[in-house]
Amino acid sequence: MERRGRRYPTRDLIVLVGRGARSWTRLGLTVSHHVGKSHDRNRVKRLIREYFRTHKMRFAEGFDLVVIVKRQHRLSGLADVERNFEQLFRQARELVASEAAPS
RNA sequence: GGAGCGGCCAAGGCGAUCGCCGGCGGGCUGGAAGUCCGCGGGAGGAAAGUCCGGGCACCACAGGGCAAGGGUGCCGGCUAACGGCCGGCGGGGGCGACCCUAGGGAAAGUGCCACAGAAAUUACACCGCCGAUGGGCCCGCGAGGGUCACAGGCAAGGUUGAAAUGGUGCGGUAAGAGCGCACCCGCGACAGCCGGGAAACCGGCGGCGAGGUAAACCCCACCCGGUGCAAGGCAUAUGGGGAGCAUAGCGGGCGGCCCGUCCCGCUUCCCGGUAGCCGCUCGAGGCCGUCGGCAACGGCGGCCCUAGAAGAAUGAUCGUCGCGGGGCGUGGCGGCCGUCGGGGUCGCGCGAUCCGAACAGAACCCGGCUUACCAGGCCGCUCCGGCU
RNA sequence: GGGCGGUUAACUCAGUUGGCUAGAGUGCCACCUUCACACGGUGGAAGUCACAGGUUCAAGUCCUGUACCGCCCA
Repeated sequence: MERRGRRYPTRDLIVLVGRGARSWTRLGLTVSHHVGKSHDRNRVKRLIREYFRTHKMRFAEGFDLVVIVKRQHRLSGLADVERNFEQLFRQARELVASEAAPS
């Protein structure tokens, strides 16, 4: 993914997007120790997973994602994660599921 | 009422919806995997740092001793053990409650003590004091006197420094000195003794006057084999190449044993591969009661089972109740000021509203230490002020 | 999860039995040199010795704790 994926930077994240071999969407997370102590890293990963879980239908099928959290991030709640993904969807139009596609 | 000291507790509760990770039971399936349904469980006091001590595992040695290296260091106790804890002693701080304390040995030896200073340790004499004794010179008939400061004596006073053979007074002397005496200070080697205590140690008598540094080397006493769950075991693949040693022994299977027979070479390098299962959670385990002990802790009895992941599970949203704080409203209650009365102000209560709620996430498991930590609650105690 | 190192000037590093005002090179500033620049020469500034305690008369150095950076192990 790091070699072949397309990079989309947002306010707090860097998202690598690539065509996956599966028919469903897969999520990978990279949260380095620069983000914070393990308590804070777990918190950030949970928030991103929670957003992914509740908004699966928005992603077009068959993509793999790797989400990298930047060193200086300001993610304190779900709303912050959502703002970053909105930014991602504006940049990566192919990733957005069409309105008619079944979720 | 204010300021402060010590100890303990707790780490928001309940509900709904959508999700996550194990366990048990059942359905689908020939079975397994998978999936679905039901039941029940799911982070901390520090889970952290990895600073100590153990359990456990493998390797080495198989009884112990010695050496090297490392650690600990007042005394007694607790403990599986400890560098931890409890009680006591000495020293330091605080008016006090109380707190801090690596606190053995410096006359066993070695090293070091910069600068300054005369001198930094079985030290020393720069300025200084004396010159009794010996010497030179002068006076005197002589006894003797004066003078010089050469030999020599002294360490009181001055100067330096973090530190200079203790301080004050009197005696003493040529000048002086614990040289002698009195009082004070200090010490525990020479020299001990008496009383108290289990001991560290404390008190007294006698004696003595030795600088500091051992978180410098060291001495003494005691302790320590190494590596760590990425330990280690099982399974899966008879991968390939080269070199050395060697055809013996060892190991494993069959066999009661000898004999016999079958299987496996060992070490090193390279390539490929990147992890399935066990270890993995019942343990020096928690909670309650009781007894022993000042306490740490221990004995006995009863009850309970309480996370086991592997890119790594506890989250999100909403409702409601509760906690703390700010200003606001409201005599509902109380105190104070003031009045004919209205009132003002402080505290408590009530109401709505706003803000806040920390440090932080198990990774084989325990016992400690250290570090991080918002706002709280409870108990005991000290000092100061006021009232009775 | 476990083991082991490091932190000194803006940068790279010295700093040994603890001792006087902590040094070197590069860089920086000023002056000289040149018509001017570079090179060269002379002079200068620059440091909470990562932080906090302790031992000592005295700590960059010894001891303890904390923070940060890095290396190794299947």
